[in-house]
Amino acid sequence: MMHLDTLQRHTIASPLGPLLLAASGQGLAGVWFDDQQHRPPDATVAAWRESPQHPLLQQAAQQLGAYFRSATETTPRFDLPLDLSAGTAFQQAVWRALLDIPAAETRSYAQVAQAVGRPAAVRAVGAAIGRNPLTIVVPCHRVVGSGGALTGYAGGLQRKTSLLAREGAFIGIHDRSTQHH
Amino acid sequence: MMHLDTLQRHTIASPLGPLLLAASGQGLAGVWFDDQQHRPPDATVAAWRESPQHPLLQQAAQQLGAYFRSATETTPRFDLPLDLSAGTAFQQAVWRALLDIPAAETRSYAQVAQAVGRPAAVRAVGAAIGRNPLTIVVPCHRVVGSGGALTGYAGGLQRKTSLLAREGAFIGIHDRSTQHH
DNA sequence: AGAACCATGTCCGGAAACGGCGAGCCATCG
DNA sequence: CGATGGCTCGCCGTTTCCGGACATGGTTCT
Repeated sequence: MMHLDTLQRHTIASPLGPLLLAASGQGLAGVWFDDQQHRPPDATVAAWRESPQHPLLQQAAQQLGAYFRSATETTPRFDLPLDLSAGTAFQQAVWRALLDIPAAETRSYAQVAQAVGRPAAVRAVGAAIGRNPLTIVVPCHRVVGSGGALTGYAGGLQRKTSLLAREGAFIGIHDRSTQHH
Repeated sequence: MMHLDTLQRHTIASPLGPLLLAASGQGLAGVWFDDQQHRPPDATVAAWRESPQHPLLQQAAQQLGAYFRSATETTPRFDLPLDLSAGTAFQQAVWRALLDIPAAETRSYAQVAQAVGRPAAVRAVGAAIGRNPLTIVVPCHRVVGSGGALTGYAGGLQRKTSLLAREGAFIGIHDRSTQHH
């Protein structure tokens, strides 16, 4: 399934806590909070090489910095090669779909399911999103329940709220009649 | 294969039931529960000489007593001349390997197989261990399945559990996730 | 000699459980 | 009535669990 071996890593600070970055030869392969769910096992991480100078990692760090520094309404887009090969075909499709959600907007799990052509695989989409290896960069925080509820986030709902607020997204009242298009 | 004739015998009591001891001129040759599997046929035993005074048998009785009286974490080691000549070369190699397993620890059948230099003869090791003529003294109860399951014991699994518990060994959960590829 | 026995361990496929959901069905409450 | 909140149930990819099927090698039985 994956070749998460021989990665380069580097940890940076962020307003929401330390972020562990990882890069492969193909692109950025990971961005994790150190206390989030579905993190690679410590043993695995230990085997990677700490490379603060790695160009891709520096670039990522730089863009993440810009993201957090940016004002609402001007959230920058990430521009980096990504390596999503750690996921299954389905997961990769889902993750890629997330990249199309603009800042300050949200989609429901059902909408994402629709976007990947599996309208009924709603829960599966939820599961896949939960495994997103690229926090923030792949904006899984922009997916909420169809009623508007935040429902879940690997890094904790607190962080999800914070990210959405920072982007200026409308965090609706938990009203399920709000938008059935 | 053997000259289990002309042995001296004596039966003693133990917390796990009566134990039949047998000694040859070379050393202690047998320790069996009276209801265990692979016991010497009654006809054979009847031919031996009951010798409560035999020094080696007394010594063995004494050390077994100490074993059962000892507290967890201080299980004493047996110090006696042993006569393993009843077994084949392979069996003797296996039995001798068991003597190297410290109290309160366990090994898998595969590990024992490795120890005797026949990594693939795993089941054969199981068979050999099953024929161990020196219950308790040769600690065959310290060998468990690689998954942690107890799998078997000539004297009954109940006794195996009891012995391991007494020694303070960790009786693991049957968890085979130890090594995922 | 040859076949059958095992106090094993590994691999593999099918079955069941598990979620970052969502729609439908009441029961309750103004 | 209309609106809300709580519950149940179907959805589906993934993961975990479990049982069966081998290969294996020394000993034993025919």
